[in-house]
Amino acid sequence: MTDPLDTVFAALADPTRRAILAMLLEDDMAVTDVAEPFEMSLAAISKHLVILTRAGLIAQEKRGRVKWCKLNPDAMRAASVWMQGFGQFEPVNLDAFERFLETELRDAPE
Amino acid sequence: MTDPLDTVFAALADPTRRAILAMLLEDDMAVTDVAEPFEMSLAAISKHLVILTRAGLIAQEKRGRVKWCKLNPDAMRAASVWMQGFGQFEPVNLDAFERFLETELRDAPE
DNA sequence: TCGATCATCAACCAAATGGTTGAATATGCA
DNA sequence: TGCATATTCAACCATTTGGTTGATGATCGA
Repeated sequence: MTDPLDTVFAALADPTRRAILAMLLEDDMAVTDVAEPFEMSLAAISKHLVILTRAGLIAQEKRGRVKWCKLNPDAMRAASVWMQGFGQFEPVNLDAFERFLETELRDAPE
Repeated sequence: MTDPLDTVFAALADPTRRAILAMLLEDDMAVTDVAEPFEMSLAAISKHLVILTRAGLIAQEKRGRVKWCKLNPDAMRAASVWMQGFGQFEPVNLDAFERFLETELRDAPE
């Protein structure tokens, strides 16, 4: 019922959550390790991870005691495309353009 | 002190505000006209416009009684660039994409 | 089996958000 | 001048958000 863009943009609106995403860009991480650099409780980080998961921006997989967090940048695509409607922000990157076409044609073949 | 990305993403997280931006893509509009299609008070829309203004996504200019709202898509640039760090789906040109598809479909119709 | 570790849950709190209504402020027009 | 229109302001309200703490449930390792 609520637009997925709502949850994605809302998830991205918090600096802690954006920092978490940036960390996960480097590598998959356990919840405790995600929390380590922040000056807030583990429970607070756990909540942030729930929000990121619901937005589809990360995936969490439990292996043993440890829950691993993995980035899922594809969830940004819809938001990114929506923004594209308002203008072209970057100099056209032909490599990226070709990758765009590849994924576009793969994901939504008619 | 607070990251501009916070305010931009937060502004974009609300469907009413995204709809307003989409409307302004067509043309500049007066506040009353912006409010017209929505089922909420003018005051509520006025607040949304303040939020969009503070985020830098629109500019408002008063001429006589009427305050005109004008899209400022450049404010999306930072957010757009931030997202680009997570994948190459960003720096593409949708117009170019459409032209590409056009010629592609014209030259090789299946 | 026991203690330590990983992570979430539950209850709570302050502040922010998104809406309302009614009054106030400017401006345009007859 | 006086009324109508355009917009905001002010006060209020319910809900959401982002944080806390303490308890709880799994799971690992000795």
